[in-house]
Amino acid sequence: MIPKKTFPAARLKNVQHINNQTIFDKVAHSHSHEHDLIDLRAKLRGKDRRITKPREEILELLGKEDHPVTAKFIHEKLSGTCDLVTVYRSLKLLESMSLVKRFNFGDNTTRFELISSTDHGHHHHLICKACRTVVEIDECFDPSMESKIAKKHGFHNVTHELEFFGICSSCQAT
Amino acid sequence: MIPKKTFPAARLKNVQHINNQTIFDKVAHSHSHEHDLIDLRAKLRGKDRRITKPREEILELLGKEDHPVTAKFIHEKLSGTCDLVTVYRSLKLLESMSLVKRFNFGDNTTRFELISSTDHGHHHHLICKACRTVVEIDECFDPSMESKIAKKHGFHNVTHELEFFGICSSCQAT
DNA sequence: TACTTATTGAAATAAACTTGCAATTAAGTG
DNA sequence: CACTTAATTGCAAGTTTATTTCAATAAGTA
Repeated sequence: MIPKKTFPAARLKNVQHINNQTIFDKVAHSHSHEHDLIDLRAKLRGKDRRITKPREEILELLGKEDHPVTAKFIHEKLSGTCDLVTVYRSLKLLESMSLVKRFNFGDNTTRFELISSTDHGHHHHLICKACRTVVEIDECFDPSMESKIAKKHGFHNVTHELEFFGICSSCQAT
Repeated sequence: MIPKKTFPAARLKNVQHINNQTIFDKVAHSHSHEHDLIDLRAKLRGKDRRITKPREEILELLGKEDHPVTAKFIHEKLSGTCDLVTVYRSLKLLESMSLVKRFNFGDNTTRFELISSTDHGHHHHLICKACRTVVEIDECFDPSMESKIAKKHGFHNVTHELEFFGICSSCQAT
């Protein structure tokens, strides 16, 4: 597999004496599609919003995917069912309803993933810089770090985006 | 200030019992521009590459900036000195030489920052989701987490990208 | 069923970034 | 310094990703 993009050779220094970070229990990626649709219906109800075929189909498709996918990918998978514009619009809506989460893996395209009920959408990814293979990561760091940072700089509702990049085993050979 | 983008309401749950992460010493952002230029010359030497005005100017400009900036921003600041295309090309080169690092704050535009000699380019950002103000963050988590993840999934050269998002104090009022 | 209005599709637009190629210019050599 | 060579730039055109406009369609409701 051939690299599409050149990435910065990031280095990790000046990082010292940190201990005991937690490792999550591995969370299986088994989504209840029906549950997501019920969720969709519930969230749309009474908001002057409608349950449409594209929205249901996109949600269903996302439920079957293991990793974040692009709008283009969704459109192709749905082949002809609806327009790409509708995919973009639907994803934006689903995101605003906290049913879908947006990711950026540094290749100038946004990827979307279903927010699973098990981890509430909070997990990270390990991406191969060469072949773009994605692995789900369930480890995270101390959440108190977030609140410390929030407090220190006077920010509210602080969240974080964390992604890991590297070279996967099969790409190491080449 | 008015929000440009809607962000997902990320939530943090299932994150438990993690202790003692380190907080770095605050690193001052004082860049030695001359040092960067020397670095540029050294890295270009004997590589069939040339030291040009645009490359020097971009590097100098980045040395004066406190936060990652877009190619467009650089082009405007350099007003007429060189073409926007050259800015893109130069940034790509500087990135490949590990003089500049690429960031993505979730608004579909790439930002570039000088890799300072003090922290080797490794630090993170806290971005206001409303006004896009950026604060440099010197905290990081246990680097052993990275090696654990690498080992676990058979990846090499694992690095990470970590950014924090929230609402800054002035935007909380609105 | 008919009505109201959210939603969709299609085309146009916008923004970020890349590519091709001729003109320019940095850097080595005589 | 002048000459030569090839890296680099500028400009125009082309891609890709995402958004906007507006008429046509269809979801939810009376």
